[in-house]
Amino acid sequence: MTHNKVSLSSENFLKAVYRYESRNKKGASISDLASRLNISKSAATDMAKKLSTNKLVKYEKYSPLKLSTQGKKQAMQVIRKHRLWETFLHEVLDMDLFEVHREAEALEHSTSESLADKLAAFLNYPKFDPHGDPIPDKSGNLPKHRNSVPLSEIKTPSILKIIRLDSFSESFFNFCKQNNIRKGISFKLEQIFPNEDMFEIEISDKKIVLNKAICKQIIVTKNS
Amino acid sequence: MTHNKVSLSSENFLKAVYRYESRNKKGASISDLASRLNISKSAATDMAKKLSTNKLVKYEKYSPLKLSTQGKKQAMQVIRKHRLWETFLHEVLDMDLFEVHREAEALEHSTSESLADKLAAFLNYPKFDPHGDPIPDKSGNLPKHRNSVPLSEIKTPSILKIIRLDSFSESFFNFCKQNNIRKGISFKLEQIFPNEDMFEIEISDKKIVLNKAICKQIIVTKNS
DNA sequence: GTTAATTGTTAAGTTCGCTTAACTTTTTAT
DNA sequence: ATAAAAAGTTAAGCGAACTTAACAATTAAC
Repeated sequence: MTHNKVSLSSENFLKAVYRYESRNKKGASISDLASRLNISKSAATDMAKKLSTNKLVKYEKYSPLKLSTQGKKQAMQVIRKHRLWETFLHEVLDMDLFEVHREAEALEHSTSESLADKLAAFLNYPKFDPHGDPIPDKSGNLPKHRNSVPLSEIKTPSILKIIRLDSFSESFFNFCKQNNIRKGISFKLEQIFPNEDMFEIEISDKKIVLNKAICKQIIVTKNS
Repeated sequence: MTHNKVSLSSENFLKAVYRYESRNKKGASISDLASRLNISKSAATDMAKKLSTNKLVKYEKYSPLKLSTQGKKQAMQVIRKHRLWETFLHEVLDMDLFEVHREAEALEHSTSESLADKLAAFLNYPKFDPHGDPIPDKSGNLPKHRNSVPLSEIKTPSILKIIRLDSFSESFFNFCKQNNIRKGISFKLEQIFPNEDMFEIEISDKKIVLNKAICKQIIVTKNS
């Protein structure tokens, strides 16, 4: 069992590499990582070298980083802990959506595998966190992906269901709360104004015209 | 609001100072702190100086350390988080008593005040953790102390109630589990063998003879 | 009340995770 | 194709939290 204990900085680095690698199969660039983690590019290079000697990432000078098998395992475990905590904080402690991310960001690094398992059991093995992101299981596998897209991508009026609110902005969540825009609820997309980049919806018997910035953060699915 | 964020090492140091100071009004010696925290005496001296310039402890060369008002406040908050997590882990996640300490030791440093408050509310504002230790409230005040002593201190046969199991030994907790020795249960102290330092009890209709080492770890109260 | 043991301090050095500055390689724009 | 911009690397250095080693102050033992 090669479970070398990995530091907080390393865990965050691995998570970030995972994030970029899963969006861009080439891998994660040093600049992306540095700006995401709020560290200098040289610090990112150093960390890449260090994790490379620990066999957690594959690093070659001047080319994008990728996770090794071990590195991916570690990243998935941290993501699992993060999303389990978010679920707990929101569903059990009733914490606001915009707060749970920050809290989970801290807790994820102080959570043993055994605690994560017990938490998962208590929450009844949730498959998605309150933002709608998939929660890896004990062995790091993600649940089947839901067919979800940002509202901004929808081209024709239809009935849609909110899968997830993808934002870290407190004011966005406040706006959603006030208008009953929340995970799980269904609504009708009435009209699209392609030139103005606006979307008219009817939700809880209220019509709202949303701008595109807002719509990008509302992730929906078509089949009720 | 002087809530300067304090590092993990500093938090643990403050907790340790509190521990010694509350047992020994003189304060905490450098050696005690060093051995409790598993660091060298020089590291303890350095930390004492650092926290002294931060006004969290009162430090003078060659004399025992004491907490400042601010330092005590900080220590109580960490202890509060620790004991809330222990309560949660044991009562909600059903984690074994010998495990909860280690897990709480990590979580306590990754817990905001706001999360601690929500956790306390969810647990219905518990006054004592699963070991029986008092949980400070939001403002750092401890609940009224129960009139509890180690079983080893009892001098005459009587009916006693277990308040707390004070140990970090897994085998001790296993022994207790096997014999139904647990927090909240009442039992009869049948006989004391002062020369042999042994105590005979009847618990759940079974007679058990305990040695002093075990009895020191079983904290009881006289009034039912 | 010496002296030996314990306790505490200081100094010098290490590792980790960063920084800034100077430089090199790669990419992009024209 | 080349020059400018962007991205990446290297080197030197810093603060936090440690270490070991040498030494000084306090306490305890006889």
